[in-house]
Amino acid sequence: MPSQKSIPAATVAVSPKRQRGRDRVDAILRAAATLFVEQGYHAVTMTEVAARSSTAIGSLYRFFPTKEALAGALLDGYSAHLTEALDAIVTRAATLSSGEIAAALIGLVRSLRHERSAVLPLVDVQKDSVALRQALRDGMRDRLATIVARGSLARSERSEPQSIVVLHLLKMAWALQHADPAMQSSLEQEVQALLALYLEKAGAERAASCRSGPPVKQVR
Amino acid sequence: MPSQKSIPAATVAVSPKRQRGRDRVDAILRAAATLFVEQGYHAVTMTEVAARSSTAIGSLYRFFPTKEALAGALLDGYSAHLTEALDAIVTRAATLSSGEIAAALIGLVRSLRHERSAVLPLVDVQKDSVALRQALRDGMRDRLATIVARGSLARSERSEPQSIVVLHLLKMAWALQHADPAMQSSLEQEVQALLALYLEKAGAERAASCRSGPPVKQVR
Amino acid sequence: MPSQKSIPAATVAVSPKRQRGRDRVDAILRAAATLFVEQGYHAVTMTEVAARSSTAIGSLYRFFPTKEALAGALLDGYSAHLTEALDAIVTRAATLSSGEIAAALIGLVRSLRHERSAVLPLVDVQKDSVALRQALRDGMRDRLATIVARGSLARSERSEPQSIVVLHLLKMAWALQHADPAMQSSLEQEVQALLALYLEKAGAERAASCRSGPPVKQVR
Amino acid sequence: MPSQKSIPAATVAVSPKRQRGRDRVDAILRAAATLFVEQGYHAVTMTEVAARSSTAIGSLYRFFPTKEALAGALLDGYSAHLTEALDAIVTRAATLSSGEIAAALIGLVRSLRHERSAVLPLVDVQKDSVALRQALRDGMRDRLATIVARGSLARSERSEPQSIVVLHLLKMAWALQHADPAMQSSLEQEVQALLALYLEKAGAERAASCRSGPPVKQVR
DNA sequence: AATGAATGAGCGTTCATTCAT
DNA sequence: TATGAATGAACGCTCATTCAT
Repeated sequence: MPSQKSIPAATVAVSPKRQRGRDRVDAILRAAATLFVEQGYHAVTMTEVAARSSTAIGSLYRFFPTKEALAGALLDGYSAHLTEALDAIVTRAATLSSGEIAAALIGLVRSLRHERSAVLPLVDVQKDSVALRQALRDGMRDRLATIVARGSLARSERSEPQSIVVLHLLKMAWALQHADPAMQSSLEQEVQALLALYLEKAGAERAASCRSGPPVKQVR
Repeated sequence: MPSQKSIPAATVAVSPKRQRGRDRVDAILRAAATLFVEQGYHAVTMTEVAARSSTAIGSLYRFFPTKEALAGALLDGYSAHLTEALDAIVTRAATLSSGEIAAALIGLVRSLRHERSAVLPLVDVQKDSVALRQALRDGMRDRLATIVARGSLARSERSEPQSIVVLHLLKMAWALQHADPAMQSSLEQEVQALLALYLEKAGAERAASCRSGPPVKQVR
Repeated sequence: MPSQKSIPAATVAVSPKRQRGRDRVDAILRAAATLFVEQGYHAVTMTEVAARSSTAIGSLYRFFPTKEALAGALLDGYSAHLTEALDAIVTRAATLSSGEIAAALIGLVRSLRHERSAVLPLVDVQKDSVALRQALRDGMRDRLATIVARGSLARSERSEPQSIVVLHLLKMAWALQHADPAMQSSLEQEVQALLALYLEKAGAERAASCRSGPPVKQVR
Repeated sequence: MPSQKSIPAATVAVSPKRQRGRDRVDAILRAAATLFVEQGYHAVTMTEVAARSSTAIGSLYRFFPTKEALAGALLDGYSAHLTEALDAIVTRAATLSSGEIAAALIGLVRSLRHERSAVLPLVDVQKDSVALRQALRDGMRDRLATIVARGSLARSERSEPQSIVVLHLLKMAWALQHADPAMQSSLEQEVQALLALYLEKAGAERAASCRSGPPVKQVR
């Protein structure tokens, strides 16, 4: 499993120790997510977030010292979800066929689609958005590389380009949310098939190159 | 696809009548593009744009009566470039091989890459961003359909899904700007090859279906 | 006749909940009234009002979400004063002689003279100034009609024109503030005498018409 | 005839010597009057006035160096009309009955009603609005005093209060434009009758006091 | 700790006025 | 002289953030 390096987009001013505080933070994050989706980051005011989550503005600022921090927390949440889901696939990668992996990845795309489109624009408002974006991408690519390698941490020289291709195929799948709803699911299936095909091919290449290289756990 | 800014908002928006004015407008647009890329639409102030282009704020507002209009003008420029470049390919489509078309399209992607990433986010701040996005997409898809059909305006029932696939392949190529610069050009070539392959297949299908009337599902 | 400011415009307009807030609102209204008299509505800036009342501009906008709302609050205050004073006369109307009523009305004119001249021009800047002006006029005319009828709510068909005449006599009295101060009080007395005379005559007509049913044109 | 002291509210920057210039100035004043009535002084922009009168903004400023000067010119025009009309009555005053004078004055009110309501608010935007208002009032009162005195320039000690009363009666007549249109003309007649009555009484008083004073031309 | 009144820098925009052509 | 492009001070208003209660 890849290094669990966290990507803190923001620090919560006070981590609530009691249950009440945790509920409050959740309510705030839910309200913020809804509002950001509905109106966009800049159109939403902190006062609005406070009102929607039935929180006093002062309390809101106790938990999230700036508006940017609030956006950052949302990003952290998304990043955690994505990482967790990806890691779940990573741990099972050795036991899955290419088709099953493709299905799992496309399923993940589908399940995080809404959260992603809601939260990803918030990257742009972060202090060091470029680095954050990089970190997000790297985190995904690392895990995808392991998945492509069927759970082996050993990287061949083909790992990186392969994981990039997979990443782009997933992006394509993500982009399908903008497609004509009538065609969406069939297009999704087509992408999934393409992904399965690619993983199969990558697996075959890997098997060939490993016969004379380092030993690799090879599940079929 | 709108090519001229529509209705003046509050103050009359004039189009420059003398050379001086035209230079000024150019300077403003250049400054705005730079700043929008650097900081994002909302973080940029009109005062900043005016200063960067050595324009009095009042003069800025003479040409662009709102901040949104300024963004709109940038979008119009991009839209015009894209349309023009695409049309150039359209007119030559009948005489080009699949590989040449793929090369032309990928070249277009490369040439408009920076402008696109600078300008496309501005869609979201436009009054009717949804319709505008739609219009932009439709404009591209229409032209891609003609290109896929090798310049023939006649559309088969396969035209639409095919043009969508091509569109997504181009989006993939566009997305490569975020890739590791070291690999970028090789990745680009790979996408180009994929595109060529797809166009070839689409062309073959088209030829077959034209010979025997209704299109036949023709796999492999 | 509106007595509470209606709908908050953009920012929420709060009514002050603590004593401090109430003091602040008073200070703002006093400052605004002074400035509006001195310079006229349009020449006064919100920043000026804030400075004169030692209020931060943001706090000013907390209580009065637009400049128009500030003017409206002043108008509401005047309207409330006027209504209250008029109603006080209405309740005593049955027990007063024509001369006493005239004295009361002229006294009212004198006491509200300054407030009126300060505040009445603000009608013109209100959203629906026509309707507001109408409402103000109607409110006065209604009460004057009752006063003319000596407290009886029953209106004869002469009530309306009579109350209009009384209204205009009061306007005349109001206009005396522009007269040479040396003559002002004697002119005031003359108007008061005229008013008393008119009320007496109206009362007589009324008495006559009530005795014999339908009103009779009764010229002496 | 009273002293012809002019009340210059504004100075025209350049008095146009040629016919063309005079036409231009007229067009500007007409446009300004229309716009000021339609939207109020502050809502009208100089650019708008220029456009409506088909004048270049630069030329507009050649004739009227400030916006205030433009308003002042309109006021001067009204003041001239009023003075002229009043003087016409003054010259005929000796030959008219009280009823005829009343009719003439009420007619004047009616004829200048619209111009007056359009132009009078512009007093408030003048640099020294208080003095201007005073001057306007004095000009009228002077002439009314002469009219009340039936054309004699000799003033009795009653002239001033009498002319003030007449002035206020005219103001009342002016105010009738806001009255219910259905009643307007009958109310107007009533005011006219009242005015005639008052003039008659004033004439009688005057005649009595003059029997032992300076000789006065006494008509009717 | 919790509250929400208070703060003020800074925004997009306007328009009377100037001045180069 | 006539034109209209250029100017910039100043406006009404917002809202992230602070701090007294």
